[in-house]
Formats: sequence, C-alpha cells, structure tokens
Amino acid sequence: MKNKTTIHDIAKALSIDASTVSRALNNSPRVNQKTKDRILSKANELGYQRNLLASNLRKNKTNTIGVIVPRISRHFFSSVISGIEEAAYDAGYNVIICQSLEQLKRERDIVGTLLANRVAGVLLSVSMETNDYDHLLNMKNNGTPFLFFDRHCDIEGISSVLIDDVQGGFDATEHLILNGCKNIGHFSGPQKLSIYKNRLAGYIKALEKYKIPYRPELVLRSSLMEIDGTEGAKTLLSLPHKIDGLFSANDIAAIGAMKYFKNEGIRIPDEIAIVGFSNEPISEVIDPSLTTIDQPGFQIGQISTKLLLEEINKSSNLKKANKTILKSSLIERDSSRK
Amino acid sequence: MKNKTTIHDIAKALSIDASTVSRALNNSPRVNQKTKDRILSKANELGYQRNLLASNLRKNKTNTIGVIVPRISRHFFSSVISGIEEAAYDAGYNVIICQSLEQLKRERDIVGTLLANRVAGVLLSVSMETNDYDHLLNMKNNGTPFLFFDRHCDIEGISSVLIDDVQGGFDATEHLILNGCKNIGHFSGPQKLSIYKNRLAGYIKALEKYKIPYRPELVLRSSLMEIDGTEGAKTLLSLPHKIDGLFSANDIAAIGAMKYFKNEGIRIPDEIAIVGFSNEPISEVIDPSLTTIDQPGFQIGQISTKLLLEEINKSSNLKKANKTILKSSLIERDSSRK
DNA sequence: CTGTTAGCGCCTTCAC
DNA sequence: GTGAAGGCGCTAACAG
Repeated sequence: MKNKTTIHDIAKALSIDASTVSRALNNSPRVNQKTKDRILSKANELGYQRNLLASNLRKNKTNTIGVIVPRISRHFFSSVISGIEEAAYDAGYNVIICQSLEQLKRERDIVGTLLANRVAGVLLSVSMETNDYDHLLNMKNNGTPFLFFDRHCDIEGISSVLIDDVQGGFDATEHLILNGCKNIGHFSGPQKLSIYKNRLAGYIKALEKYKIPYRPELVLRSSLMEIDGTEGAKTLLSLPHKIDGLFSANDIAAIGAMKYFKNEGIRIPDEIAIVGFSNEPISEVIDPSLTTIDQPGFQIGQISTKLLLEEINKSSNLKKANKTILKSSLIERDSSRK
Repeated sequence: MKNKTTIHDIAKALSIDASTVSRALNNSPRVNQKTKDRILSKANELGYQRNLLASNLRKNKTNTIGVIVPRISRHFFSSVISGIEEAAYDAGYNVIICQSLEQLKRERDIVGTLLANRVAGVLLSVSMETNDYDHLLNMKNNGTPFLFFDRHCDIEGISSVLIDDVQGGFDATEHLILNGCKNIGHFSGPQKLSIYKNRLAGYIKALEKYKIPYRPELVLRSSLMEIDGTEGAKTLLSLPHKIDGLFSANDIAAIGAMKYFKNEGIRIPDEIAIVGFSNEPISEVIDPSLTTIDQPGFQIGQISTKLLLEEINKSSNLKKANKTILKSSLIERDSSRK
C-alpha cells in the first residue's frame, strides 16, 4: 500500500520525460505552463508525494536546521524555539528539535545524527556536562555552520547569541540593595557555564558598588532542580546572619526556596525579598509581586536563526566569530496588593 | 571544506570494495574482524561521516518517527515527549518534534514534510482547528503508520492512546461536591475536541449523581488562554447565584481565574474551591493546596511509542484500531497550612 | 568472507 | 521548451 508514485510514473502516464516532470514540480520557468498544469494535475491524481531523501541526496543539501537544547520543557528554551521556528519558516526551512537532557553523551549522539542527516546548520545551547568539545570541533571541520545561543563554548570562528548576564546579575542584586537588603544570598549554577559565572560576577559587582562585603558562604551552587532551592533555602537560614534578600540565577531553584520560606512562615518579600533570573511564567504566578529578570527568548531565537541562515548562504569562508549580546530586563510586577 | 569522504574513498584507500566497507560499517557478521578494524580506523582517519540520506533512500525507510503536538511549551505535551523520546531511543529510533501551534494549516504542512522525509511513523495530538482530516487520510492511504494521543479523531484503523476524561471530569466535580460546593462553574474548551466534551460530560454526570441541577450558564468555553480564565471568572461572579466551586478543564484558564479571584479579595479555597485539569506544575505552585487532576504524560508517551513501533514492524496489515484508555488521578495536595 | 552489479528517486548538465 | 544520460552515496542481491 506504500505510496510508490515517482516522477517516472507520472512521466510515463503523460508520455513525457521524467526530467520535465522534475522541472515542473520545482516550478522551473523553462517549462510550458500547459505541460506544467497537466503534470501537476496528474501528480495530484496519482497521489504523488515528493521524496525529499532523494532530492536532498542529489542536491547534497537540505533545508532543515537542527536545534539542540537541554530541555524543551524549560520555558526559556521553548520561547527561543518559537522564535527559531518563526524565522526558519519564513525562510523556507524546517526545524528539527532535539533535547540533550543536559547529558554530554546525548548531545554527541544528536550532533552525529544531525550531521548524518546533512542538516543545513545547527543552533545549540550546550548541556551542563559539556566540557569536551570534540563533537563540536568535528562539526566545524565538517563544514556544517552552527551557532551557540545562551550557553556557549569558546570555539574559534563560531558565533554566539548571548544575554548580558553580568548586567542581569548586577541589576537583580542592585534592585535588592536599593530595596534595603543587606544580606543577600545567591543561588548559582555550574561555574563551567559562563551564564552562571557571569551572573555571579554581576552579583559581586553590585555588592562592590554599594560597599557590601562579599561573603562566599551566601553563594550556593545548584543544578537547577527545585530540591536545590529548598535545600539552599534551608542552608541559608541556618547561617548566623539571617538573609534578607535572595538572588536566584534560575527560577526552578527560586520556586523551591519560595515554597520552603512559605512553609516556614517567612513573609515574602517583607522578610526576604527575591529576584529570580529567568522568564519562566511560573515565577510570576507563584507570587505576582515577584520581581524577575526577563530574558528575551523569542528574540534570541529569531536573531540566532537569521545569523545562521546568513552563514549557510554565505559561500565565502570569511566568517568571523560574532558575539551578539542582548540585554535582559528587570521586570517589577504590580505589587499594589501588598 | 565540506566533508566529502564516502565509502568509496575509504574502499580505495584500502584497495577493497565499497560494499565490504558498507558491510563493515553496518557491523555485518559476514566481514572479517581484521578488515573491519582496518576499515573502521581508516574511516576514522578520513573523518568519514555516514550519509543517512543515501542510506535511507536505498533502504526506502528511515528510523525516524515524527511527533506533532500543538505546543511543546505546554507541560503536558513536553512530558509526553519525554516519554516518547525515552521509548524511541531504546528502540534505536530518532524523534523529530514539530508544533502545529493549534493551526490546521501548519499541521497539514508538517504532515507533508514528514511524509516527504519518509518518517517511519507519526505520533500526533491534533490542533484545535483540525476539523478536516484530509491530510490524515492521505497519510493513512500513503501507508505511513500513525497514532493519536490525547486529542484524537475518529479515523478507521487508527489507534489512539487516551485519558479517561469523563472519569476525570467526574472525579474533579465530585471532589468539589463532597467538599460542600453547590454552585460549581466549569471552564470547558472547544467541543470539537473530545477531551473537552468528555470532561464536560463527567461534570454533568457528577451533578446528576448528587442531584444537583445542571445550569448551562455555569459552563464557559475557553480557548485555553489565561485571559479566558480572568474573563470567565468575571462572568461567573456576575451571575445571580454566587459560585462556590470551579472545575477548570485546563490549567491556563484556571490560573487566570485564580489571579482574578485573588485580586478581588476572594479567598481560595474557602470561598471558591478550584480543581484544575492538567498537570502543569504551575497550578501546584500557584497554590500548594490546590487539588488537581493529574495526567500521566510520560506514560502516554511511552505507550504510544511502543504501539507505534509495533505497527511499524508489523508487515501484516491486520491492524485493528485500538483505544488505550489511561486513568488520570486526583491529587489532593497538602493543605495543612490552611 | 569479499567483489560485481544494479539500482533507490531525483536533479542537472548537455544536447536538440 | 523538452529529452537523454549520468550520478548523488549507499545497500542488497548474486556470485564466487
């Protein structure tokens, strides 16, 4: 029952040559409109279904771009994906989405499969485990254009689209300070990832600006799970100086902390003010008065895609590594009900 | 710079035939281990990268399954996708994920691209706009196995993996009744989608069981946006009989309603109790005491994939349409703090 | 165990 | 404007 209609079948049915059919199907200007019409209607009649495998093989290129994210369920990434899809769709490209689940092994496998499928290019945000770049260097040598977004590696000639995390961390911390906080905790993440390193740097920079001593025991590393937030909150509360502010570099941990604080009967933000760094809508929902640092996911997706498409279409190898840095914005929500 | 190494290149370098190389690369038992080793190391040395386009074309099959969901950012769907990926990965299949964004046109395009790429099979949850099945019938005639999950259409010979929504709606409503609610509002969705029709049926069934008159004005259709929730909440509050309970068939609308109620100073659940039907973690977060109907997304993904793979591997055309019905569960969260 | 042969379905010169 | 011919990279008979 499998569809077997090929251009030859429809050529035979019309007593013409397959090459003409091919041209017609690709809407080549060098074919008579009448024959085009006949071909199209016959193709329809026979239930012809173009075989992209063959076409792509012959042309030695595809119009598919691969996207690798740690997890599609994270709001930031799914908003980036929306941006990617929109930009890709406009340019006539398909998108195939893959998740590394924060595992290096899976990231490697995925890169392999994408290359084997001859994708036109790849957009990726590396996993937390990615400290070995062989698979990426391999992709580079292979000649497949790719681009990092949000989480990147330093590889010569490879561009990135990033957020100004130092500034974001600074803004978050400054906001807490200006609201009277003096003992500010910080939930960070793996320092291998520059986003967490940079947010921490912003945190420290703000403390310095306001002459608040930096106390390392207030900085906790998490691995982006809710449990890290609850555990972290507990740890912070056990310190001699009680904290009055918390800057979390990711929302999931912030949520864990909020739950813990609430369970302990600690009022937010009166007793402990919190700023979360992410755009999970969840943080807005948990407490509508919560201030967050918003990341422009959709925009990142669009920009990354446009840059990637430029590289794909650029036959010249003059590509210079660009870093596009976007700004996040501090969003202070309505707190009139407080 | 594009990688051009083919099996012929490596065959030539070793003065053997390409077919042997092909066999070795596919780990055929009919190749001497020594030559295998030579081939593998040479392949590595030349930076050989298998071309799946050619391989798949030749074999006339791929090991890729396509997944179409309305939106990957909805938690239910991303948990289904996790389940799909796990099961597919175990069976040596790749997954390509696509979003219809609830648009029929996009759904059609996606089906077309997947077929053109000769995916081995497709798993899909239809868009809200899907009232025309041509593209699906086309896929069926084409001989590509597919399966619905969660949102399905009645197409002969096509199986579905569903949740018992009547029961879920009944459970939700009964829970409210048993907690003393007498005027229970219901946020429903497009009645084209059987999930919403069924949840409504469950709601009515529960009312009947407890001899509570069904009042149509308490049932509001939403299109799954937060704004529908706030508007709906407003509408319900404007009715002469004040509601004391709300069963929302989707969480997004429930969230909108909760925000509205909170802004109006209405205490939840004391004045209005709410049960949300979905497993967005968001509903748990907004109010840890909230009772929800939990849907087994991960499990649905796994089961769907296994069934699809069975159909793919079944050469016989004896397939009967199966409906696998899973149960959702009512989760009453800790409300000790109240 | 390994080589020979013949395509998979399509596109792209090159003729006319 | 259309046809003829060749090949993209790989695999699956069929031989030996």
